[in-house]
Amino acid sequence: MSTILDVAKLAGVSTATVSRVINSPQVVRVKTRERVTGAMKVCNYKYNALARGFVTKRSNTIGVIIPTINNQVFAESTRGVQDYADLNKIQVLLGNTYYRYGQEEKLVTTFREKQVDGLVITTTNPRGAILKTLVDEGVPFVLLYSTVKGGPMTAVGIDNYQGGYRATEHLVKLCHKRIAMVAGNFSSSDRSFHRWHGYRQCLKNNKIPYDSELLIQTEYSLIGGRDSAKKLLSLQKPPTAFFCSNDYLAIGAMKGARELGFKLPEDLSIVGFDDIRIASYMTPELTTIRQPSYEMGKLGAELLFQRIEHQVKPVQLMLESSLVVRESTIRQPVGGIS
Amino acid sequence: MSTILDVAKLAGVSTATVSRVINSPQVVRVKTRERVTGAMKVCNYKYNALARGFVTKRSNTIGVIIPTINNQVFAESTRGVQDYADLNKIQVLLGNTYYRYGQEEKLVTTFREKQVDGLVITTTNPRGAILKTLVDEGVPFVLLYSTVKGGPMTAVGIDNYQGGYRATEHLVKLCHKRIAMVAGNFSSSDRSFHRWHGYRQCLKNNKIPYDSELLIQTEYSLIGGRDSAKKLLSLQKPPTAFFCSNDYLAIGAMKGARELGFKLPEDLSIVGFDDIRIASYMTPELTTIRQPSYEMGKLGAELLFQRIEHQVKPVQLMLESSLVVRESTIRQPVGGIS
DNA sequence: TTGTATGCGTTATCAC
DNA sequence: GTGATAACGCATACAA
Repeated sequence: MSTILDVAKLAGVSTATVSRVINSPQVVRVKTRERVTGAMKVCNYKYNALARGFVTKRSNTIGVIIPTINNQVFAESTRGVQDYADLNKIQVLLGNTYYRYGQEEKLVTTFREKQVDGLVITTTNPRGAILKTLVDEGVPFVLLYSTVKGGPMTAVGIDNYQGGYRATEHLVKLCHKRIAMVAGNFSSSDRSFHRWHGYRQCLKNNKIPYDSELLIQTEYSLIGGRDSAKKLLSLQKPPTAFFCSNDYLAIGAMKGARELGFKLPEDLSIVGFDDIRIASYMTPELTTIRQPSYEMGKLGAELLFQRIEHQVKPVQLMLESSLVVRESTIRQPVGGIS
Repeated sequence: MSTILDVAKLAGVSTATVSRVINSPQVVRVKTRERVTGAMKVCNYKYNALARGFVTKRSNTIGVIIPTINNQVFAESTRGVQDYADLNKIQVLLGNTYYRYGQEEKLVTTFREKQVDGLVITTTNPRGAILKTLVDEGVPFVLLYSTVKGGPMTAVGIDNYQGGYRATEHLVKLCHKRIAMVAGNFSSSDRSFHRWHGYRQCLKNNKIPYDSELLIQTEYSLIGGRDSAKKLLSLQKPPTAFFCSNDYLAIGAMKGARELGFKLPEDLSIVGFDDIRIASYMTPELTTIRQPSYEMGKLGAELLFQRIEHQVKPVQLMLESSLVVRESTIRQPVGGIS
């Protein structure tokens, strides 16, 4: 592998000049520039970005940490980050935490050792020590799908409480009285917890008694949704509606319900969360709370880059989420099962 | 940011010793080791992996190039690579080509400049100049979802021809005569092309005349599937079955068919390709060709690491794919529409 | 077991 | 416009 030194010798110039034709070609005379580029071709010279980063203290790399690439939602936000990064000639190091805090910590450490210029994190615990350390040590980072308001961290998210509230309200307006919630484990992320708060408050505001039997916490997966649905529907007084804290749970619940002989949406209304692309391709098409994942990633990257370039102060941005009414929710017939 | 020099001074040892406690602690006396680790804490020393990579010529980073993270299949194989890499303390740089060859080239260049130890590529064109250059210049890489047999590249894939054949054969056995294929654009990747070959050969072997009207090439997306289905079903003599070259296309096609008033699976049988997780959660559950994406990624990473460590010779591995019969395909009633 | 010295490929600072 | 050279943080060959 040849270096700028080889090129310099061949072109009969100094390494400084070679470096210049790479980084600011305008400042070098056309004649020399051509000699240098010619020499680069002859040497089959390959630029070493690592060496550059080493001296400039800029790796032009950012780290992206998500629970799992396996969830379309995180794939989308990651794509948003990637696209924005690509535009700015920045590369992305990606890691999955699988909702394990220890793994999150490990990734942060490794990425920092790799001298990333910044981090985009979808955290499992916004109040943990990891982020605090990052703040203290001045490492640029932004949170995605964040629940934090105020404070020293830059973050973008949606109002999960509101999302949960709206989902539930939709069901209430449809005359459902027994509304269950299939939630991702509160310990996995507090997004689920906030959605549950919205759910609960909505019930309260509508004078529907809260029944703790109707809350299930489960792993965020299709299977989790399916199994939870079966449990819920096997209750003495089964619910007539589900609010699932993500679409996978909802889609799993659909299957679970069907396996128990429930007709959808006649016997059970379901609302999901996220509006993953496939939601509108289910039968019945899934009613859900849409959150703009791709945009969130893109915006997060933008905020991070601002934070890296200039020392802007932390902001917390709330993106709009919205209820998308489709076919999986219908009016509860008066005198129905419940 | 403190360096090993700071630590060395504080601990009253040389930088070499500090380096030793980091890389091979056993060789340094317990007493000194403790002094050093103590000093590291005091300094809040952070290891600089970039500097290390710079001298060892090993970045402990690999580049993964996929068409799009947005496709569950590529997300899965990427996850396989990541998991295996993580076990080996290697980080992953990820990039999307969006099926554009130019972007693939750009990513390869950038990743090489970043001094990746190797590349895992799901290519758009196995016969292009990019891979040839990589071979010529001795850059370790492995192909995923590969269609190449023999030659100088290490690759893992499935038999796409066989997959296409089996999918079609299943439909033929179900007495379908007019079988359409909804294919991803042949120009996007030759996987789709190979599947079409299987499809075509199967028709031939079963003495079903090939009708070019029944082939649609489209973008690999839900929308692409939906629109193609509508076109196909609006034909004078519409097909009674679809073979879709991936599951998104199949799921899209389901929706398209329904929008035209077709009942599934009674009026139309559909078989997909990939067996993405959600396939068995569709109604009707999707019959499809399963390919082991996660395993492919994991195996690919393993092969790559072997290639990096020892100079093993190139191999092309074929993983088993299989037909998963579910509900979306049924026997074509004798005297049906076609 | 520990220290000294050198080098990795590039950029940046000063000269010229 | 261009060149000489120090510096970046670490690993390693060699010496002690």
